[in-house]
Amino acid sequence: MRLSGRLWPTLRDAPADAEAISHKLMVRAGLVRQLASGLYSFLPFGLRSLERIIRIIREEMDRIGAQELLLPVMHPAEIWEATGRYGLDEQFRLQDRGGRAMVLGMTHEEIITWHAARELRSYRDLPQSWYQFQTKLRDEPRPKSGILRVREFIMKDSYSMDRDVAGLEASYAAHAGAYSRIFDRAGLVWYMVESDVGMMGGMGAHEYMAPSTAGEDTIARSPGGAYAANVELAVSVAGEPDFGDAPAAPEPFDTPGIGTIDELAAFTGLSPRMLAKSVVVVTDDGTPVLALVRGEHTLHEKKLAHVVGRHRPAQPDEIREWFGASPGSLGPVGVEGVRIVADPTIARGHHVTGANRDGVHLRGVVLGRDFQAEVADIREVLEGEGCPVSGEPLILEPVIEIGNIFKLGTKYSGPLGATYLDQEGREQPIVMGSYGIGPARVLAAAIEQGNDEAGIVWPKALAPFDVHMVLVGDAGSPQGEYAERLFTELTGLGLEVLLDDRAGTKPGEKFVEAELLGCPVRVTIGKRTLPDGPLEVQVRRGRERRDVPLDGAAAAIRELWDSL
RNA sequence: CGGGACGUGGCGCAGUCUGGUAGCGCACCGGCUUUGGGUGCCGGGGGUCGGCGGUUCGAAUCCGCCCGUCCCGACCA
Repeated sequence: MRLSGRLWPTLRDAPADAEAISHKLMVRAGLVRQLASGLYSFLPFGLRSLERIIRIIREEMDRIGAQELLLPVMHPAEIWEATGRYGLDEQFRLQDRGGRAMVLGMTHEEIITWHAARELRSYRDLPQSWYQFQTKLRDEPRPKSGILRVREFIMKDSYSMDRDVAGLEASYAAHAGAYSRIFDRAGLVWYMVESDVGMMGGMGAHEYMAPSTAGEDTIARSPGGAYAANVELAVSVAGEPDFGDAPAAPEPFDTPGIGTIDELAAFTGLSPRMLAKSVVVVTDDGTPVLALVRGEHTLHEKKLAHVVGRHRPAQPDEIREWFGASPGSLGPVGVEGVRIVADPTIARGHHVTGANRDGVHLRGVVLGRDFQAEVADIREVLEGEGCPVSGEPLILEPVIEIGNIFKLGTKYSGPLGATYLDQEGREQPIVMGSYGIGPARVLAAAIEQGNDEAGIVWPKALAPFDVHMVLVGDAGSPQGEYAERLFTELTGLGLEVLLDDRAGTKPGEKFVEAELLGCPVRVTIGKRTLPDGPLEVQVRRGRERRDVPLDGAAAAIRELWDSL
């Protein structure tokens, strides 16, 4: 492509409200523009990169035998009512002129299953995998970080339909293989981690995560790769303090004015590991719950929700009514009418807890002897705690979720009546899986992972162009004519080339903008180039010069590009 | 939804406290200059100061309401 006359608006300064590096660079490099909160337009060069990742995804989906189709963005509400997902907070809802309730699709499990229910009848029709690239709309409570969390975005979503769980496992594994090839080809650093099934429901799930400080999720992983999981469900081996012998019964002692774990640790001279933290919440049905974790730990709301369901923090007056004391002096001993959930770390040894009398704590409290509790993992993993598989110290790392895979089972096929007849003529529900990738998030993650002070450093596979030619000189000059020839030759060798042939743009500006855009290879043609060469070539990563002789220049550039 | 901040030409900002009719850099247009790292000089065009209402002789500036955008938290298929 010749640049003159094309839309490529670059910015010297990033918009003031851009925070994430990828956000700043995507706007500055003329890839995207914001229309409104969480709504971004892709400009031509941004679209080129988006199409490149989409192409990679499509190739790998086709390779595992998935079939591409395209489903509507707007759906009748009844289908969502059938699965109980109508009315979710993030769902855009509207009415057509006849007053019929419609929704804008947040995802397409319902619609795929609706079609599967009509088209798939026999075990001979299974398995199947269908996928699409389609816009999703979600009324996010808080769009952020440029393109990373938006209200409208394209997703590659695919769905597998199998006869049974064994078939689902095979489809799931096929997708996992495709995803690993996709993210490798995209040039990302990425992890596959165990993830929460969330509201998708089902039998198991993994997420694909690209490490980045701009990420909204955190994973725990062991350095050797033995284990990796979203902290929402990550487990760890917590260190054990030297408890010493527990007293025969809990011993009360005065702790005037002590309200926090830190204060209690300082006051008693004990490690926070010897202390139990009491957190009170109320479930949606009004049941008070006392959650116990060790002093150094933080309660993980999502993990607790798996045990007690949806809940909210208790109010101070509620706490006083149930415990007879204020936060800071609460504990599990002698409490009635309160559901008690303790982290496994509390089940070992003995701990200091509140005595449910202001200003008094108990030492030597033993679970099972002094109080009863449900034991469940409800704490956040701490960096450095032991990997549950290898025992190595766990690493906590912020990540961008770039894809996910879910074993849905019959969660959708059941309510929507997607069944088939097996070999014995019995009706069976189709066993499904669903698999997503956010192409734009892949781009943002690539930029988060590949940038320097000059701008974007694209992975080869995702750059808008393979080669960025900077012409210093007029179109009709010898340099201009040579640039045209080289452009044609490089294109003929299968490279996608941008020729900056703009008149009236200063060389310095062209160089700066080329580095901002970040294509893997830059070639400069100017007075120094002709007639003897060499041809100045810069590799964007590291901004390293790799000049090549004029003779055979195109082939040499192609070779250089291949070697990157 | 809770907390915080911001809104002045395309982008980045000053001016607001202390009211007097809008300014700077970049970008854009014209001329000259320059021609390998956002060139230099000269001359231009472009802004109902987010909106509505109020106070005032007079409002970007003070007051009220609303809208928008971002950040932290909550939430997040």
